[in-house]
Amino acid sequence: MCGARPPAWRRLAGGGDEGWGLGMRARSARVEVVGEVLQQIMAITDQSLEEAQARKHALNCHRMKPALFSVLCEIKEKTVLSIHGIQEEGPPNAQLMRLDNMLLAEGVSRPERRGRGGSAAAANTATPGGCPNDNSLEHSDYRAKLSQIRQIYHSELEKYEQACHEFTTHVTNLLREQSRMRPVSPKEIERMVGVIHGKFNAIQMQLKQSTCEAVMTLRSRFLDARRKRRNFSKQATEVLNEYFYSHLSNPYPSEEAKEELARRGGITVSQVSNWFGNKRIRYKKNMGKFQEEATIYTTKMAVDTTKIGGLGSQASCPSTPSSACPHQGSGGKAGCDSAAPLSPSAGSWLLFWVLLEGCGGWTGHPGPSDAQSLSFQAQGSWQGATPPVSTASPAGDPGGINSDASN
DNA sequence: GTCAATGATTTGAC
DNA sequence: GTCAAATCATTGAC
Repeated sequence: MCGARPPAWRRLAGGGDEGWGLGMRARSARVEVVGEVLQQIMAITDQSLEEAQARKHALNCHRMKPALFSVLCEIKEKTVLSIHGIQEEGPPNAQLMRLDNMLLAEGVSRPERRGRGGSAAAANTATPGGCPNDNSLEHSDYRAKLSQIRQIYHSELEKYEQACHEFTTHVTNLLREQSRMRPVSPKEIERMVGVIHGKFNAIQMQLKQSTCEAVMTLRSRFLDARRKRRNFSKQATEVLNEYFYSHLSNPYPSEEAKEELARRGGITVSQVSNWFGNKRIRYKKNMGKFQEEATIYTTKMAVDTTKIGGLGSQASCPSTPSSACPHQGSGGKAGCDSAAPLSPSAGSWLLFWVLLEGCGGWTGHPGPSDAQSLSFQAQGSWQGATPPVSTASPAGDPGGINSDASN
């Protein structure tokens, strides 16, 4: 009536162009044939390989095969259309990208390098204080554990990739083989490979997630260890204090000075910076408390001075340590006493003024006495002043660690 | 256990 | 980037 071709399954079952009205006898004979073919297909899995191959060959040569194939094609077409939408791949996984970036940043994704690798460099920036040997132990421990994590990660990753490759090859071959029996387009194979890769990627993501967690745990443990404070050695404290009190007018060591102090104290430059930051703020907050310490160090330095020749050796700049020194500019960079890190003259003059107790302070102004004479400098010079000398040594200060010539 | 000292970290200004 | 200031966290003396 409508003239449309009946569906393939109906044609196969006897409902061809000649109509659905054939005799029951002919129809039932064809149904039997179809049933037989289907039975043979279903029975393939129960057979031995040789037997199955033979059966398969027989099926391929079967006269009904083209018709059956066309039925399968039609069903497949409908099925694929209905499931096509849900198998579309989403956008690149943001979480996976984050994990990749993190693993790269932590040096896990990269192949391991000998010597001071990325993790070592990272660890190197945070050196616990006071005990270099312990530091290196902690660092090597950290590096060893990170290396372990890296090895496990790469080994597992390799396994997954290999398994993925093997499985993909297997499924591709299988689908190609099946394409002789059922409609399997290259695009379908491609999509199936994509699905397999997607599944393995999910597994890989789990692996990456676990690795990230392991690194984070290790890192936090390392950072916790770093936060454990150790007091500096006596030598380090002395070196720092000597510099501080001999440069009290301008306690901002240059980079070179910091490096030298770090070297002499057996600590890091960062620790020197921390120490000076703490010292400045604490000194300023409680100058009275530090007066005794200041006296001790200035006395010590004065003694050292006399040992190496006394005040006379410093006569090249007979000035007060601070602005009274004619050589000292406002930045305190050019002038006398530029060569010695812990200048004898600085110590001497500091002692001199401490002993004088408030004879006007280092700036020459009438000022407070005692501890306040020291604090004056802090209030007058440190605050609001240019953080003076930490960046570059002046041309007049080529040799020493001290770029602060104000002392 | 308490507490002062002190090294390290964080925050915000420059 | 450095710095001051506040704060955290640990050490060590008591």
